[in-house]
Amino acid sequence: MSCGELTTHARMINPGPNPKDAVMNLFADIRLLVLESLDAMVTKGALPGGLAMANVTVEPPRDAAHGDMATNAAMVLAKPAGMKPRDIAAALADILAADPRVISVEVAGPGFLNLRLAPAVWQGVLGQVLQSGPGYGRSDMGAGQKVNVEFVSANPTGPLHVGHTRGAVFGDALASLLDYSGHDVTREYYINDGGAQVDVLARSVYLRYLEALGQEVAFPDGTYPGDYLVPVGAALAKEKGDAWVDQPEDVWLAEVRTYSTDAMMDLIRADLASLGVHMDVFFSEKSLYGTGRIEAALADLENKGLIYEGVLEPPKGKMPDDWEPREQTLFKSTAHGDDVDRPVKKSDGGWTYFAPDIAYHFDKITRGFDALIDVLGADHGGYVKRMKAAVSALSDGAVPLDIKLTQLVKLWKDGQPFKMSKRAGTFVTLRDVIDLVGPDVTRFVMLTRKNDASLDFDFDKVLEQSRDNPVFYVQYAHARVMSVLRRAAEAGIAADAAALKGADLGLITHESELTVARKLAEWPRLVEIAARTNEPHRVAFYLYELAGDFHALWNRGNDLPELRFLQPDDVATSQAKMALASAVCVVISSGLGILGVTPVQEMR
RNA sequence: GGACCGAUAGCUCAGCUGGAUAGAGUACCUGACUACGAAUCAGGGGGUCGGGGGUUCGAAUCCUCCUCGGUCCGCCA
Repeated sequence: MSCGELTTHARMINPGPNPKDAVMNLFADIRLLVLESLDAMVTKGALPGGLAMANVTVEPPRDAAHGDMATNAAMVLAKPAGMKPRDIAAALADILAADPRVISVEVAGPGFLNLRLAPAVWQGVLGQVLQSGPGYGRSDMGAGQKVNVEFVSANPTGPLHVGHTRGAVFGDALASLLDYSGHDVTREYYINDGGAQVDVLARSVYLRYLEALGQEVAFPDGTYPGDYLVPVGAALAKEKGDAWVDQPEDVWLAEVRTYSTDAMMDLIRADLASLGVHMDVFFSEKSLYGTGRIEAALADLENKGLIYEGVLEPPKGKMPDDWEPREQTLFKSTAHGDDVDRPVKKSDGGWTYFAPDIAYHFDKITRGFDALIDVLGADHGGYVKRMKAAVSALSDGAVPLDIKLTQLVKLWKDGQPFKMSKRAGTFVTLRDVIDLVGPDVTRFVMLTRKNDASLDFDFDKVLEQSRDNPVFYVQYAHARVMSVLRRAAEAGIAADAAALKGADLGLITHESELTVARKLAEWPRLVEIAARTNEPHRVAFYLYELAGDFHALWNRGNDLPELRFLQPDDVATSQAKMALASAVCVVISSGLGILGVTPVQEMR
């Protein structure tokens, strides 16, 4: 029986988070204890009533030597209570010390309270992990809030490249994280099939069509010369024969455009699938035109007095060559935090790109989402304020929009930078990356960096098997657990889910073992922080730390045989230790699940 | 000219939305193999958190002004 089987089994019994028994966050429990103790002080008159407790935190101290948990309660309350922090701390310490979970309380520094918890608490954490399986760390924090995560949304003009890959991985992991923390998540892709770039695509495909019929063609500037359009042109030639040869654009453009964008979306869907990304909704920009939906969204803004005819100030400094003052239809985005108002109509009367985007977000709002998240490339940075302004205006401030920008990915191979250029048709594609290193490595590596910092992706380094490579290091820890469980089976020691749930966890007492349990106790809290900040990279870093604690314990078994997971002639102790290993395995599996990475059974 | 994002150990990066003596990895020294393998672990040295000012019990974190990189800037999406 493996951890993988264990979790699969548990998932069958318990298909989702169950808020009733989903407490499981030890830090939240202890914070509750602190708050209750403060109440008791108020009752006794040792503290004035009516104090705001929102800033009282219980956290793991930065330095483990300070204890297991630290609270800032005394310092936060000192000023409003008109008391000295250390006095509050001392009184609070007395009350906390009476709790059976607490074995020592110390006042430290300016008024921190450092708590040490009984081994039984940490043993209890292990029991919770095994009981809850993949449910351990899931929370109802999101309270079923409907969240829309829009990501990738690449123009349907070619295969996805590396920049899109980062957005795809980030968006997908963020969506999983939000799901894991109790949100009702929709993954969505906005297809930009309504603008001029799909006409360019259609003309490019038309050239490939002529080429397939034997003509010599050249690709002028402003067309897409990439090879990926060759089969599209060929398919078109097969279907239509020479019907469109020497015909003007108005004969074939619309049909080729539809045909081509469909073909590109098939390509993009396949690219995403190779990364393990699956969208719930593909939303077509084109569906907004000629249907009154753009007009409806702008009418909503107009009713709020936010649409007017006016002339924008010329940009200061760098002046466009052909600048001339021009009266335009403008959205008063400055009323919602933007720097300048934004045009929604071009001088020829057509919509600017911003108009359908407003309508699209209006549509999301009317679909009833409680929160919106857009994942965009760094080149859309200038777009954030106006979109937030639009959503704020359309929803009367009721629906928050968070825009996460993913910064550039710099590719390295053999010590040389890889360049990409979409125009030249020589960009490095998502498929190139997957073929070289596989989806698991791609995903994990792209999540080991904050989204708003640029990322170096070194093809050689990400495949390296060393501690320097977090993908390997975390997978290795998982594989080691698998190995122990396999060996237990060979030795005839029961290590199935039922046996481990019944193990006597009181046998887990060594400091190295408890360190691992402490790290496991942090998981639910970590998930909440990561979900609150929309930062899935925190999960990747946590897993790396957990793996580190586990490897440390493992290797101490070299010096101290009593720390080895399998104890000959002592089934009970072996099972307790394997319960610990399995708990590590469960959390690694859950964490990797959020990142979209498959845990390995053994290293090759 | 303006907007947004970065800047933390020689190098690559974390840092819990304001907490204690700022942490990992790598590299460099010193040690350790009966399990998934030394592909790992234990220990050591290594810092003006880009710079200046401010806010307060307390700042890498918040506000402000600079410096250097990146992205972008009305009829392209």
